[in-house]
Amino acid sequence: MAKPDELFAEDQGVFMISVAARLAGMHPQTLRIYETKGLVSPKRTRGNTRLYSEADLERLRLIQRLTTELGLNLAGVEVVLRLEDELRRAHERLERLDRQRREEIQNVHKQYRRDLVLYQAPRPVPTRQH
Amino acid sequence: MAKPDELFAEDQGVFMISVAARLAGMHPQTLRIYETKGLVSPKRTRGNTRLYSEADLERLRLIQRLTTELGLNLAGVEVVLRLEDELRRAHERLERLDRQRREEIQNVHKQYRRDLVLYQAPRPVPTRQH
DNA sequence: AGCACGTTCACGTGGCGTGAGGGTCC
DNA sequence: AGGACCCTCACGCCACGTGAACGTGC
Repeated sequence: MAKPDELFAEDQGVFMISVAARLAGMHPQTLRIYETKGLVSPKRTRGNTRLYSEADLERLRLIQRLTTELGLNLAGVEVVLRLEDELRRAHERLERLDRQRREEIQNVHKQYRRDLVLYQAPRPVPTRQH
Repeated sequence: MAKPDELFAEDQGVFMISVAARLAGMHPQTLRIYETKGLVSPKRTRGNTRLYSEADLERLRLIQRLTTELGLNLAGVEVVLRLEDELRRAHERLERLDRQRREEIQNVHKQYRRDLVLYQAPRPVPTRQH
């Protein structure tokens, strides 16, 4: 079966280069090249062995799609990764701004409703318990 | 100086391939390749001569930057152009949403102020001039 | 008639993946 | 002691830019 250290590594959700390469469908040497170009940055053990996390693997699979399916070179991959990150953050900002918009409108409504009650019903205002 | 048809073309803001190539710092043949790959789509004269608009030139200069400065291949250029377009539209949506947000809050304020005036001052409401 | 246009083909270079060789760590 | 890791070097392939050849339109 699999070797003890491989099993151990996979149990941790962390993979050494041979396993990561197999899971990403790549040559181990290719992964080393990607690291020198700054496309992935796996951790290292004390013995200097690369350890690929799940996030690293996800990134590898994305790169795999860009290079083999779409035919990008590494320079293109770098730019695309950056742009996709920007785009993701832009969408997050959209989400946040929309939520903020709704909340602010609600708050304005609440504020005025409180004021309206004061004018409409000039009886003793219920003070909050002290 | 320049040949009559070149001058004519430039006056129109439209350039034949040799002029466009010079302005973009590229080989004319390169521009033809880009067209077959769908990266630029210049108009044609009845005689089938390519005519590059200012927008085409701007696009060419962007491609020039991506390929020579950043080292992308054409597949990468295609993806990057698409992503930059998406990003631009996302920013436009952000602008629009933010403006809408301010407007809506203003409208709520206006609405309540009108109501408050009715409660506060039960004299004839000053109607706006008709 | 000539010049710049059109298309197609061929060559050269460079990027990238793959493998081999040799050293090191469990 | 063996196996997988580390790194560096070398080969091969393919994409792309550039030029040449040849035909066509103004």
